[in-house]
Amino acid sequence: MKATNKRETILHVAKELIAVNGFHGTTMAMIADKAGIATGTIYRYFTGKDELINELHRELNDRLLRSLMQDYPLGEPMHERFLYVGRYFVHYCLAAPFDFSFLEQFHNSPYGVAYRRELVSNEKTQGPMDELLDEAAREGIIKILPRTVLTALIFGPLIGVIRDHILGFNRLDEETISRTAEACWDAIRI
Amino acid sequence: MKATNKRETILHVAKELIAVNGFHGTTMAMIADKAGIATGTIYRYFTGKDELINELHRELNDRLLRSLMQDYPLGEPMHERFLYVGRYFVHYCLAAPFDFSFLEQFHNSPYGVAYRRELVSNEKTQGPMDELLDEAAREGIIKILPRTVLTALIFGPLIGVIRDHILGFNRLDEETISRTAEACWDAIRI
Amino acid sequence: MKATNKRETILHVAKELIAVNGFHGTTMAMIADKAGIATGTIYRYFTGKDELINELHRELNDRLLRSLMQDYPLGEPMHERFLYVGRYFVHYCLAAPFDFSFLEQFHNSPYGVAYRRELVSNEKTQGPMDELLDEAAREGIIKILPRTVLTALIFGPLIGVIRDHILGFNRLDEETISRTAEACWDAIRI
Amino acid sequence: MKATNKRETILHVAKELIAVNGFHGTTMAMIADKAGIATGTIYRYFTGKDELINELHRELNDRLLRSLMQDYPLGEPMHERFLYVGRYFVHYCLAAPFDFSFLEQFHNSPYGVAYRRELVSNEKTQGPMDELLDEAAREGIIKILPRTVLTALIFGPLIGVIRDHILGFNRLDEETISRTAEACWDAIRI
DNA sequence: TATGAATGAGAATTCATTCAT
DNA sequence: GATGAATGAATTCTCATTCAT
Repeated sequence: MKATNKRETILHVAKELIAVNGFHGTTMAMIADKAGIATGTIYRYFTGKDELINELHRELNDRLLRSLMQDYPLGEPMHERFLYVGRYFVHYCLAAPFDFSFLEQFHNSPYGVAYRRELVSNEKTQGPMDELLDEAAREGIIKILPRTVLTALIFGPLIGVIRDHILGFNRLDEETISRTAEACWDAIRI
Repeated sequence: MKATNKRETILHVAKELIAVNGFHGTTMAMIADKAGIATGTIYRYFTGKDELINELHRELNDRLLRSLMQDYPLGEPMHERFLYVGRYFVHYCLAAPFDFSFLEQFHNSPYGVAYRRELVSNEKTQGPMDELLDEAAREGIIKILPRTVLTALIFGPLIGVIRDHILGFNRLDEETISRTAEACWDAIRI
Repeated sequence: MKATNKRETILHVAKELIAVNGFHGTTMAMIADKAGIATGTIYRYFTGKDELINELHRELNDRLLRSLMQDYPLGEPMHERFLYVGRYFVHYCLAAPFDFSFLEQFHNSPYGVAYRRELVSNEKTQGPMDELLDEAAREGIIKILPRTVLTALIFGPLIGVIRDHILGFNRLDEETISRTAEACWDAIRI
Repeated sequence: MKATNKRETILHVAKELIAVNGFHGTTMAMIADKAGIATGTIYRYFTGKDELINELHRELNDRLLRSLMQDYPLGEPMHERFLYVGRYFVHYCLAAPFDFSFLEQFHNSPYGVAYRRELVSNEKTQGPMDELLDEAAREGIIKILPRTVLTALIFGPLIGVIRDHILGFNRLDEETISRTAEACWDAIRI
């Protein structure tokens, strides 16, 4: 790998190691080893393990959101767009299981809590699904529930089935993915 | 606390400490300290940290399931029973936030994955909701989806809103809890 | 060495190592090694290297001051008492060269500066010489100079000759010690 | 600063950094940074950190001694010349506190000990004060004491009051400086 | 000459576990 | 049974020095 990619290499191997071994099960030495560099080199790119993890989260999160926006079917009816986002989210995660596992661990950790607190205090929106829910709420076609509840009704199940698939507890085929997304819609629609 | 309760005391303080500080943030010394015993004593009741954690999970899980069964309204219509279980689960977790936080961490960790693998290979049922879903499936009043998906559609959202409540991202009142449980039913019913 | 002496042993070997190799040249591993214990054991007695060093200073400083007071000739004329303190200080340091080297390094380091700042803000007195100077100043038999200057006129030379002796740059015999102490008196007396 | 001065720049910033942060608190990276060059460049001018420090000492020491000689009042009576050197030394250090702090640290370190050993084995003289003491000793107007003791009686106090001034423990005005130098004379004169 | 990315040995500190009392 | 001092492997991070460009 080229010298300019060293930062990318570090992030890449860190993601895979953390996805498999967790934050605490992944040492800086393991990352350096797998990246084929010296431990000290990591510290030229990141001030420490925490920054490396936060940076990795930022990049993976951005990539996921950007990818969701990519072919978002703007003109379509809302129901279609909802299903698109739901299905796309699942497909993306299945195609990038390390990304998913890292992101899930991040959110279920003090890092993720801190991140969410920051998001809330900055009133940041969280990608296309948030805007879609705004629109649906205005149109009165979904239940009147707190935003956090609506989000839980959608992503709770999606994340659950993805994790189960990655861990081998189920097998997600196209049909099942579609019907799961549809079920999430049923949960929130009036 | 009586000497015979030493084991209970250890489990109790371990739960609270882990709920707050996580597995890695909780040392055996912290547990011993808070339990008012010596570190070595813990090893008379558990072979090590791992067993302590697994044992704690088993107890909290059992207690939760037993509690769910306690006043389960056997004679009621299925829809009623579903709402009962959903709401009861939320109430239980809100009343025992340490139990919830511990259990959530457990499930989002290698411990939890190993536990689920064991469950699957033993074809164990998972409490009243599982039986309820069996029945509903037989009656054909819920969607035809893999059991893992159905479970995700129910507990994914419930766990999500409980966590958000405990972290202070929302405020669950009676009304919101009921409507969330209802929405989960909408997700799975035909 | 007995178990109860472990703390003393650590302080003892730390003193000798630091006297010879300096603060930075002395690692926790070296201390543990020489003390015949594991590195982790040091942390049962001190929270870290800093506390170990500060504690060591406190003990050596106290011991020196207590020793100076021990046979302090209270009834004698001031000139006699001055000479006694000066000579005793030199003898003590020559007999305990590790103590001296440690204390000197401590005072010539950020630790020592912090310590002196604290002393100043607490208006603490620094042993018998300080009280002797108070008395001499009241009686008007020494020069009117700031206390820090008077102290420098006495201990500057004494510390200098002790260091030179320990490093082998001179040989302090009884005669020379007496005459040096006398010279310090000449420096401050009217 | 001109390219040819790169060596001077390195020495200059190293002095300031070491004066403030100490030898161990000053990294090669800090020096390079403040000098506006790359770390590797330092090694084109010095073989390593040790040589840089020794070289810096040599230059600062020479500069101080040369400065002391500059306006040395050759024709004046010895007492006048003594006071001149004492006061000039203090003034110089107060005007160049970074130089003083560096030199003091150097002397209180293994570097300084090695340097002094070399001086002794080469029987080098140490500037105008040494020659003045030679002369005074020949004339029999100062006490008969080893040269190291005489030096300690003079520079011990002077260095002490300068350090205290720089650290903020006292305030040296013209009057106090003169009286301190005079007191040093009282210490050594017959 | 100059650069600065890369190195890797080495430092302080932590903590699950053991075992003599 | 209970204690808690002792262990030492493991971890994160630092920094003087090197060397390809």
